[in-house]
Amino acid sequence: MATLRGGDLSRLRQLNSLTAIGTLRGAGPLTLSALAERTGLSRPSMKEVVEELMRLGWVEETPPAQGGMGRPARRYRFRAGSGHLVGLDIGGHNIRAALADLDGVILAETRQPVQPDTPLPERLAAIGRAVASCLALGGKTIEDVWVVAAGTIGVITPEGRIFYCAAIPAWTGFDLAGHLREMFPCEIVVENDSRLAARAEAVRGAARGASDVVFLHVGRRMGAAIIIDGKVHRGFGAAAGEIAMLPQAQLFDASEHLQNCSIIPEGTSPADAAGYTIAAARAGDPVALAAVERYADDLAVGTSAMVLLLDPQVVVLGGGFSRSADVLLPPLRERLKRLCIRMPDVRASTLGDECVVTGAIDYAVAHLDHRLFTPDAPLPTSR
Amino acid sequence: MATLRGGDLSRLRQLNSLTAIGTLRGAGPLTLSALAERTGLSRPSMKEVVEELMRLGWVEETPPAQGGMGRPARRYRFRAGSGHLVGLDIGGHNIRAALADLDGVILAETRQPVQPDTPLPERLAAIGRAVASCLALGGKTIEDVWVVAAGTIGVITPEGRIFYCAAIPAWTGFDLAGHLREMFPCEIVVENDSRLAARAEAVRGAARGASDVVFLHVGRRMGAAIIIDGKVHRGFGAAAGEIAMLPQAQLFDASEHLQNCSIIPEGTSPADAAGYTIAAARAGDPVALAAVERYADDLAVGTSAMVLLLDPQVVVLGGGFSRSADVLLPPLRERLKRLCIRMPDVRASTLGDECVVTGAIDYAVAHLDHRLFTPDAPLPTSR
DNA sequence: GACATTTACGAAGGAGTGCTTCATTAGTAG
DNA sequence: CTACTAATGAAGCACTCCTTCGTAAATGTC
Repeated sequence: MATLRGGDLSRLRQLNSLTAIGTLRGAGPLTLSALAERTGLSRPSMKEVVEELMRLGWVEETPPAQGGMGRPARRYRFRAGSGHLVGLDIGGHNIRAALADLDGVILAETRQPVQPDTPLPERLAAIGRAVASCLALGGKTIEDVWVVAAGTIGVITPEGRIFYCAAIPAWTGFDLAGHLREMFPCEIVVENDSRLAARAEAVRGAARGASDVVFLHVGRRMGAAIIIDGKVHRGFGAAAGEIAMLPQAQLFDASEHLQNCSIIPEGTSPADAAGYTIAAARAGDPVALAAVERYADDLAVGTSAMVLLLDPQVVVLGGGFSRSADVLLPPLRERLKRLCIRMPDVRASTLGDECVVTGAIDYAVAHLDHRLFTPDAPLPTSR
Repeated sequence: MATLRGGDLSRLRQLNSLTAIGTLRGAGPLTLSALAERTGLSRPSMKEVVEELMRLGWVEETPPAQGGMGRPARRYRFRAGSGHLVGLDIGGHNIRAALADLDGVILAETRQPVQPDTPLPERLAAIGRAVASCLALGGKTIEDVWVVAAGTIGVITPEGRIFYCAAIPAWTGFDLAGHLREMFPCEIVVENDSRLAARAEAVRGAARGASDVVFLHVGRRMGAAIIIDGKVHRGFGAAAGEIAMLPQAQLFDASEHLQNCSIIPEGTSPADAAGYTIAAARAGDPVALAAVERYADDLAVGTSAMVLLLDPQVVVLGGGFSRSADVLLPPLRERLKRLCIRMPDVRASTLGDECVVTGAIDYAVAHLDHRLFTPDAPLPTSR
């Protein structure tokens, strides 16, 4: 009831315009009649709405469908190409960039390797190179881009400053949004990477369609993100999801079981250690299997805390270790079944390494939608 | 975007009617001009809206305000008396009932003592007596009541069946909503008591105005409820808030520190034991103080798990022990400060024993609002 | 007590939006 | 070539909201 506002006639038209856009986005090219039927409006009204949207550049006509009875109907679709979005995943070891249209369809993707201790100026330069090469790959320029959405590790303030980051030393206190704004002449939004990954899973991954989701980032670094009522939860101070910081949740050090297993040969790089243990467990090695069991023990504590508190529909396991879901999921499920009142679906991520950058694109889409669907922001002219 | 729907002109009128109702409810009697200004509509339009609402019985006229300049303006207000709501708190030891008008203003309140092991038929009879006496006290009959909202202990399914309840033996598996429907000829809604208490705190208690709240029920029995984005979170299977079921959260047995303290005289009833320890701690007894410290240690673990995961604006301490907030809050705050990334406000409940029954009334109001503000349910004629 | 001032009320006219209806048009099927 | 089908385009109607202006009912001033 808080924000319920009265309205003008123009408000009604705006609502109907947005409904039309939303319907077209969701269902590809549609005829006027189909559009009218789906939105509940009459054909003549819908015609006027669509004409206005065409004038504004939000909708375009496509060739009519072949082979029906009667006069072929004109078809319209959302003009996804009227603007573009860039997603960024700024990680410790890689910077990924993706270019997408307004539908969130990814057109190009690039990667720039970096190191956690790469100095800040070099890191920013790498971000610039990643975006530039991505734009070149997609045949676009930065002027075509409406929103850049960046995801990175750490606690990020609502304004896009990095409040705290353990994984990238130079990152803590850095005004990422501010610097990105200087680099790119468009809207900038910044978000925690786990939350972006969760969003991607909810939009197009393992949790598609679920409205209450717990996303667990499992890897050398642990993280969590939650989706409540279809919305990614940020928290009052944008610090939600940091349950791994609590020792009793047994998440922070859980990966040690896999990374310091006694069967790992000396000289194995830390990045490969957990993979070695899991491969051995998959092959039936009893020591490795025991390590996996202990890992699952720890994981189940923090996870069931979240499940008991939130009662989500789905728990999605993402992050580096989710590639080993075949080994990790069964023992985790078994423990959760014991600990939880209502057992949620437990699924592995289906998006892999591009999870965060995909989520960044989805965040940019959502950001745009939010602006579109906010009463005060009328349809901006595009084209 | 999911439920955005196009609309008719009548939809616009409906929207404006609801806006008017909402504004009137929030702000007491208003003149037409004031109402028009607040809703953004023009005076003549608002006049027509108000006239329609008067015809339907949702709004009534009040005597004009005295002592202004110019012609005195008619004043209108929400007709809170056009219907009534009953709230129920069905606990182990007490059944409380409250009668309220549609604004949620409580008109009468009664209590019926029971025992946890009271047989089911007697318990239901006690519920009937509590409601009847409450209605009599308020001078109303059950025909005046639109909604009965009941809160009780346990995990409650969306349909109002009690899925599981440890505190009241006969309760598990009982179809509470179904039986209440047979008893009362009006709408019935059933909800978990902690969630109702949280709602009351958010609507009119310690967390008024906050949209992200963790409510911790502290007492001999522990419970939690969360409010996200202004809405009480139920969870996919209505089992949210049960974090106390996890041993590692250290909530389930935390009260033992207070109830089994060595200084408690033999023969003290279990209901008074914790109070004795706290009173001793308040007086400076070192053994009692140590018990309080250990209690705070345990409480802080589960609480910080919730705070780290959700990053709420406010944590409200409710339940029986919240009367002792002067002793409990300082050590709890101190520990949370160490454990949490962003320290939330930690406050004690301001509603006391009537917390749940008040929340039940607020739930009934919200239920009504929801139906009112749902496009498919047009304004029902009242009066 | 007459008058100005202030504020609210009520009616009239206009603009915008959506709906229904019907003749027209552009295809396919026989 | 004709019949049928489905979309199109234009006309007329209904509803909601807006602006404007004259009227009504109080208070304050001379």
